[in-house]
Amino acid sequence: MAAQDADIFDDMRHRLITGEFGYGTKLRAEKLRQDYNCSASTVREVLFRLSTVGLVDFQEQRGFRSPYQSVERQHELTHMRILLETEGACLSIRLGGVEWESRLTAAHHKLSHIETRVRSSGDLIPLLGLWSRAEQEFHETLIDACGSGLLKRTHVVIYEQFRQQLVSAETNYGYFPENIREHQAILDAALQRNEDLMRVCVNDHLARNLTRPLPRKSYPDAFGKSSAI
Amino acid sequence: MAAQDADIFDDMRHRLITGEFGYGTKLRAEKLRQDYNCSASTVREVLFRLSTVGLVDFQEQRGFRSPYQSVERQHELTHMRILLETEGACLSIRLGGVEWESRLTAAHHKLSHIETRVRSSGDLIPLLGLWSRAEQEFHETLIDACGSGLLKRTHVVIYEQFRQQLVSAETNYGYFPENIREHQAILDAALQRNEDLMRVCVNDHLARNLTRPLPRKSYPDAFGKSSAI
DNA sequence: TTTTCTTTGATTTTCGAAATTTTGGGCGTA
DNA sequence: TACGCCCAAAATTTCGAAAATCAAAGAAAA
Repeated sequence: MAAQDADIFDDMRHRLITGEFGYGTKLRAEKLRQDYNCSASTVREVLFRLSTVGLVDFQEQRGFRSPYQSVERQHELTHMRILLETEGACLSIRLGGVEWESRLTAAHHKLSHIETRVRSSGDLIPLLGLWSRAEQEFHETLIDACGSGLLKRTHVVIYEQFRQQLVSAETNYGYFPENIREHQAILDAALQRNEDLMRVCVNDHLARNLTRPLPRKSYPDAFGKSSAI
Repeated sequence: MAAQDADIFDDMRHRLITGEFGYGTKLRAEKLRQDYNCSASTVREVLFRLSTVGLVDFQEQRGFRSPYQSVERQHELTHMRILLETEGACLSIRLGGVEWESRLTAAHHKLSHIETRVRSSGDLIPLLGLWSRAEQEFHETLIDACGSGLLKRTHVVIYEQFRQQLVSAETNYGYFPENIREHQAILDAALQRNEDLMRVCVNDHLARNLTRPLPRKSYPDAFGKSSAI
């Protein structure tokens, strides 16, 4: 029975990302110990490792919780995704070769196929898991040739927290036609190797998750102070 | 005897950041257990938490190590710092008020004071710890008004790993005059609320840690393919 | 000599219980 | 009723040892 710890870790991560636990729910060690038939320390260890990647909140002497959901958090995660994905995608354009292009095209094809099925059936729910993974694959491939493992790891961490925050499939489904168009636009920008266009596309695609706009750029006025805000 | 765990965590973090353990050194649980007079599980837990913030590498079944040093790693950390600090600083310019300006000025003053002392004594070593902390304080204040806790937390994580990688105080000292000038330039850009200038200043300040330039922007040529590389 | 297998010692992982700390309720007092 | 205090239950943290796994050295085979 190898790597029991790793199995529990993966399973817990899946349960957390799919939102099985409510937001802010306390993760009781005893309960999980029974779920996995292991000791309390093992559970504790796994939860620590999950807090490593932001999927679990840890507070000294008061245990572990599934993170709270808030507009702030969603906002910050989106902002970070925009920052990392635009940078990663532009670097990929600079550094990636035909091999990267082909992998991105493949990922888009798979995603596109699922999106078409969803649109024709009119129901996202049964394909939600499939679609979710395909979208993640597409976005990860987008930045895959950026040349920085650190950037990619950081992005995964943010992406999974982002995914965890999305509750209702319905909300998401409302934007499905836009989604399809935007993914296509991103692919096109990549194949055209147009960085400025890429920035715009990624921004447009992600900014939909913002309930209020990101702060606009300010320009110094006569006094050298900000004129915005 | 409250919060023993937290104390061990802080102490270990300090030891790691100051480079007490060599790069890639195995962190033996037994040794640390004796250092802190605690049990193996406590050590294990602390090491897990330190791997949370990238100060320790963890590999299943083969324990914990102080991270290896490599040009790649230094490069990636620098790149990430540039990305996060330029974004954070520009957002602070947009969102921060006079209160932020004054805190940044204060942090700069403290740092500047130490730097002057270093330059007049001609020896960085005795003030290294002090200077190190003052520089961190300055850089953290720079992005402090950015409005995103996530961005700030991510920055700390990157910054500490970056600090851990810097070995020789000598190498650093070679650039001391530049450092002083650059910190001043960053402060000026902040007070002028000039975002474009800020980007340039932060870039110049950090890019010195790169042994080779970051990939330059590519422009689509007639075939829509990259012309750089 | 080189390769592969096996044994042994060291390290990591897991366990269940004891010690510590927090949480929540009940009680008395203002 | 509101407030503070104390106690009991529940949860978290720490412990030391047992179980599982890995790594190095030596023996056997090619």
